[in-house]
Amino acid sequence: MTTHRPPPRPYHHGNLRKALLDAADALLAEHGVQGLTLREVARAARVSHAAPYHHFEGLDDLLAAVAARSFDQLGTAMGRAAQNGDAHEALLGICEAYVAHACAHPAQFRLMFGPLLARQADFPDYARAAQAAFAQLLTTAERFAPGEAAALALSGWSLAHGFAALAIDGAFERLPVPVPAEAAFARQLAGWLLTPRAPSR
Amino acid sequence: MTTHRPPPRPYHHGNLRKALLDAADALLAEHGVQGLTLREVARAARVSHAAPYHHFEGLDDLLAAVAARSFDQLGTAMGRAAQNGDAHEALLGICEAYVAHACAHPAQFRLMFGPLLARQADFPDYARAAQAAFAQLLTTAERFAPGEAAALALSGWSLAHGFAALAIDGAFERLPVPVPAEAAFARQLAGWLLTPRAPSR
DNA sequence: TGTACATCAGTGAACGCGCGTTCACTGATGTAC
DNA sequence: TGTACATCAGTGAACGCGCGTTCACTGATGTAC
Repeated sequence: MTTHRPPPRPYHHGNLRKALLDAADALLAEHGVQGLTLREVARAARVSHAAPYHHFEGLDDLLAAVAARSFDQLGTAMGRAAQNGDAHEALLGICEAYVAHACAHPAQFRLMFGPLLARQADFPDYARAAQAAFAQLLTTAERFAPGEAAALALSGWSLAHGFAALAIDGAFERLPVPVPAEAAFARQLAGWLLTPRAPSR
Repeated sequence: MTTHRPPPRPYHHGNLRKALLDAADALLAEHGVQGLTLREVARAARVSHAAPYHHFEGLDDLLAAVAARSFDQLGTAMGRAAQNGDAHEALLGICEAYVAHACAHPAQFRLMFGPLLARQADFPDYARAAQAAFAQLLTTAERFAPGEAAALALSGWSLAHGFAALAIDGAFERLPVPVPAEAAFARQLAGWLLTPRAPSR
């Protein structure tokens, strides 16, 4: 008798919080950061637009939670890369993973590095996840060049970040020079940073 | 008698197009990209919100015009830097100018490298200005390392762009390592790219 | 030099839209006795 | 095992808002004669 409930109206959904985050991720991939509104997310999760307020304080809180999850994923990918080979190889791998992640999830990348960055104090989980990702890079840089790890980590981060941002935003599309496939090229650039050619002056 | 017109209602404003662009620039600096709406711009130019339609096709057209002007300014600054010293010094100067410009005009920078980049075909002036800026870098890279100018230009651009983007978005604010002043550090990073230390492995 | 008239560049009212958020509500669930 | 009741997690109507865009209009300007 209790079988065959026709449309299971999702009263007490089970885990609406996670469902909302998943829906937001999907929307992000499909419509970009601009298309990510609270009402759209609720709609995608097949729930009334007021329901998310039982799980998030508001739109910003939800966005921060999505971004935190994305940072966790990025940190995980970087951590995986950090364990391959020696410190040199690990650094190359981290840069490659960074760029690969950005290219695979461009909208998430834009959200992670959007206006939320300046409001880390308001969103502790997000701030923690962001810092954990950078820590992967810093730790590996310390293995490679203990004395100047900070500068190395910053330059590697800048290089990977800049390349990723330019690539996903389309800056390379009308260039008079060819730009190779993203991740492989990022590895080449990073290698350049670590074991460079002699200056030709 | 014709002196002392009390409030000069700006019928036939003179150069409303430029006034609108200037107003948009000011708004951008004050309220960021998000705050840049057609109505706000018209308001800041003390003109009805429908007036801009006599000078721009719509919001996107105005935004593209603002971004084009910003790219012109960036290109000019890069061009100035390209003329100082030999090719090595010129490259350092370009990177420094790039980062300095971004830090001085963060909102403009975000607009220039925002969603418009993917729509260059729709906004020829904007596309032209963007490509001219990159050309400064490419030309100078050719002076420095004729055989690999493209790769050098791309890596320098990535480095400067990534550093600038991370800096203005606040990514460095809660870092466990100190980050030096922007432009000087950008120069240091770029120098690293050109005449690097020996690998420590 | 005056005058009729076309054109230009403004105005302001109105349109529909989707948004974030609030609110009183209600159905489902879990717990105390 | 049943029942009363508190709590939780949904609903849907409503709020005000500012937006981009369109429209008929009108005041100012320039030009032909």
